Amino acid sequence: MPELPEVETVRRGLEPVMQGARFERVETRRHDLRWPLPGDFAARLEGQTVSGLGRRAKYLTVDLASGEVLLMHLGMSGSFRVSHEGYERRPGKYHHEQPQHLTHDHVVFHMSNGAHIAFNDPRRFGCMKLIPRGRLAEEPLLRALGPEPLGNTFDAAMLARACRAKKTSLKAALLDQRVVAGLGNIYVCEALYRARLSPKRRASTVASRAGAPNPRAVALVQAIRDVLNDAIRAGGSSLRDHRRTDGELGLFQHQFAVYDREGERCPRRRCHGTIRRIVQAGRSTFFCPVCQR
DNA sequence: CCGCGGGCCTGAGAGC
DNA sequence: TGCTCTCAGGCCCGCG
Repeated sequence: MPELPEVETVRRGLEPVMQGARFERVETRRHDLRWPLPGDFAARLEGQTVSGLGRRAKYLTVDLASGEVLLMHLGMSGSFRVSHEGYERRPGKYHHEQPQHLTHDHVVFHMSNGAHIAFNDPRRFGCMKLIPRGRLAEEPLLRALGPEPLGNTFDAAMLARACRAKKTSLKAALLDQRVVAGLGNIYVCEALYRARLSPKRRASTVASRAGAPNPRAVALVQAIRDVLNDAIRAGGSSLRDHRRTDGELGLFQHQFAVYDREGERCPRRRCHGTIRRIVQAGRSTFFCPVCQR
């Protein structure tokens, strides 16, 4: 499910209910997420106070007063739901739902301020991990991540450098979290569309030549930033699983120009192209073959 | 080192 | 209604 805008939406939803609160009780209803939760997972959290919430690429970080960090990833289908009325009486995803929506609530945080925060993840590709703050830099899951696309260090020169030696397509390069961290299939397609660049183009063609800045890299960086900011403003994209922490839908799917729009007219003014779907590196790519070159 | 394909899981939707 | 098949916002790992 979630790419950077969805994870950031979740972070913003969790922050007001977690920051300053204490984990009173932690329920681990299933231990077999992407990696098994450690046996002492709940015990290490209980009693801890949350000093802040952060995000690195598609990872959420919960800073604990103890100096440990709770690192969480939503995988493909993970979501968090906050309730104040008590966990068991929390409404289901759909009105007709009986308490089976509990089936995929694998971890529940009962906070000292009365908030109940349930992590739901049908496909169990998500993960949670506790790491001492001092060892965050060497954490294997974070270690190889490239720059934050909305951060100050990410610019055309950096993107150009990261793509220089790449033999793959531009699409595959942007999905590579070492090049830039936080994009997934939707936002790569949308950013390439906005930058008018073909997903099939070799990644190395956005690299600089003879030290001169490459206008393609400049456009791409701007397109990436714009699409991510627009998506965050809309609360992310809700296709299947993504919800805001209050259960409301994200709305950015209504602004897709190409993603999941195979066969439709290209929305760009005066472009008469038709959106195509191709498969690259095993994933669907949507693009306009006329205006994306 | 790099790039690719498989695999991890469940559920939704299409087609028969 | 029900079965089978394909596909899905991600990412680790092993192979060549």
